[in-house]
Amino acid sequence: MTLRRPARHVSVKDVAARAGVSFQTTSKVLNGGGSVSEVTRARILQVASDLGYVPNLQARSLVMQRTRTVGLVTGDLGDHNLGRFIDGAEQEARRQGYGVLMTGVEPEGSGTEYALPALMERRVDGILIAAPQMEEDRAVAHVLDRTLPVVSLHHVPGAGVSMVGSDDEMIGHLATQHLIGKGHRVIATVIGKPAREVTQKRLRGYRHALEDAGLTFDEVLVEAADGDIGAARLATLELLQRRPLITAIFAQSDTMAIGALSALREREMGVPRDCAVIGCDDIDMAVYTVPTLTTIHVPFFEIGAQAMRLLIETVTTGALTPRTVLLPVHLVVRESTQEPTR
Amino acid sequence: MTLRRPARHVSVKDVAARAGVSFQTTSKVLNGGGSVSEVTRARILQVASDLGYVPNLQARSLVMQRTRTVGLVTGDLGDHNLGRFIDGAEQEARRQGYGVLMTGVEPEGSGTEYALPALMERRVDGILIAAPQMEEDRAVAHVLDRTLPVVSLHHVPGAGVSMVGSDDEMIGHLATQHLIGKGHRVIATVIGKPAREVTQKRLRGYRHALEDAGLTFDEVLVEAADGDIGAARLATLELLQRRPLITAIFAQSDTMAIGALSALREREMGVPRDCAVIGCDDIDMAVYTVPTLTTIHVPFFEIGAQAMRLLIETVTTGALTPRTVLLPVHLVVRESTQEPTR
DNA sequence: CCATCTTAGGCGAACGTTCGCTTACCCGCG
DNA sequence: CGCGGGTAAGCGAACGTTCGCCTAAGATGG
Repeated sequence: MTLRRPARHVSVKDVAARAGVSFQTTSKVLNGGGSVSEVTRARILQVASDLGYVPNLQARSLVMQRTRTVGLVTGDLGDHNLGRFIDGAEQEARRQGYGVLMTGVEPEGSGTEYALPALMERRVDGILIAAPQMEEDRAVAHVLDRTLPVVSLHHVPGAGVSMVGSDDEMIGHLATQHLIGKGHRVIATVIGKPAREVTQKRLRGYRHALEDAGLTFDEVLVEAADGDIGAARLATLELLQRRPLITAIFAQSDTMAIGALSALREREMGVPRDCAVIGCDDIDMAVYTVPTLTTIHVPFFEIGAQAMRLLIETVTTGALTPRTVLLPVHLVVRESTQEPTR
Repeated sequence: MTLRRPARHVSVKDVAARAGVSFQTTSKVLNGGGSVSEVTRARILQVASDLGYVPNLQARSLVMQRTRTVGLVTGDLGDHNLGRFIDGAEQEARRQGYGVLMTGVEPEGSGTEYALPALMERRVDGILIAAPQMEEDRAVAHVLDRTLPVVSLHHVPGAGVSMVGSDDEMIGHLATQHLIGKGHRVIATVIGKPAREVTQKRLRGYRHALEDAGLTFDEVLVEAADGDIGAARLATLELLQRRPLITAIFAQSDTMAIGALSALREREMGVPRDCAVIGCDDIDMAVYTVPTLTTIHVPFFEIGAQAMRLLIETVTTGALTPRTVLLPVHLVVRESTQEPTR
């Protein structure tokens, strides 16, 4: 097996030499500027392709002061919603010819100190944040403020950061309203990390829906679960023990809803017969749980695309005041809140 | 709200001017080379931090001919396994001070023509591939061959690409062997896309395990399902109809196993009482299915980290012949192949 | 007291681009 | 025949680094 040679990349100078012109002329041809005769243009293009010329975007960025690359700060990719968001964002970036430089931050929030500098050293034009844990990090806002366009999927403390997401209060409201509409009166809710904005907003939606229907909000019916299946299972068991007469549960994510289903099964309670369950986010799996899961659909893919669109727009227009964009959500009714259909 | 100014980045020259030295001296201080007196070194560092100097890695890369950035070609992030792989890879890259430039390719394989050039233009030092669909793309191998170090999670046609993964034949073997050990004799299998290496290897493992136990391989017991839950459900229904006396199913992924569970439930067959099910990959969800899912654990996170380690090593040593690294897998027994424990 | 060595720091070039100007040429017109 | 105008192409600088080499000193030694 032959040893791999470093094989320097062919540059515009190499092409120029071969074509018998100055490298500046080559540059002109390769990116459309200036006036070049048809014949030399053709020759240069021919040589470029023969030699397999690939422009060096780094050098270009150096002079242009724009990298056409955005940074992406991401949390755990195991999170299905983040995955969809990122897919949408990356696809949109690609469509617009932007590169995406990703850097993760650990669930515990470590890596944050590293993430931003790493991106800034590489001179990204803007930053997209898809990491819930950054919400707690006040330093972030400080580093970012007024220095680079930033768009986030989550609320970020301190101003200057645009946000693209969904109307979380509406989500809580829709879900709860649906349960109320089905005749439920004792509706518990399994929430995520209490410190997070999403959690509080979805909870507020829940509360308002109850109050709108003349029901009273009861703290005892609220239990936190850190977002994962296992914790949600425990939270549900706890709720069931505290208030055996619960007839419906609103879980603040489908993942947690699955945990709730798991707990109910353990208690040998039928869903939806003994207790209805509604989640939100609408993950793929929701169609395959037993029973299938009623949920609020959140368009994460579109949110990602939209966020990237906003970020790039901000970058190119050199824009101004941060914006908040909320995409619409809707209820998807499946078995977990319906009487069995057989 | 104030308008954001372009606010040029501070360069080593700015720092130098402020500190009253030449920019080259500043450069020396900032990255350890040469000899500089303690006092000026301190002064320069002070000024650099005052001014908020952030080195420009692009410029550095230009002269060093290395970007310390690797490209990551990824398929759908909805795939939980890919997510874990990428997490592992990114984390390792970060640990070694490498940036990760990601670009997706669509499930149908479009985007492939774009992905590689986009990475090459940005002069990545190497490429990590985590996109099963690239397997079918012969062009890839051609573009990549001998031009850049490449490591892939999947088999890539044409030589020159290292691979880090797991022993798929072993996976099929372990799974099937486990079912045989439980006394099953009519074992069906739901496989993924037949064209893929993984599929064929896992299938081979299944076949050999049967033959080792003196059972005959029967094509009628094999059904393909494109990898998603819905397709796996249909495939399972088809199998059950063809051979009602099936007592166990080996699904080539946990996702497909969930589809199989769904189908069995429809047919009102108890798992594992009427039919056992085993999957592979060991996704998080496997602990929360009904019943919980026996599976073969595949360490995707470690595979990702290992792949990145190999890639970076290849980059730095300017290395040679492609390698294949397989990480060990193991059986995780849960309810879906055990008699109920109550 | 001069030759040599060491140390601190500067200089110039290079990396691969883009961009604004200048130059050389050809053409037609008065 | 000379001049203006257009077109084709080249030139020089700049972007922010690193790196090898050079030059002043001051210190050391014989």
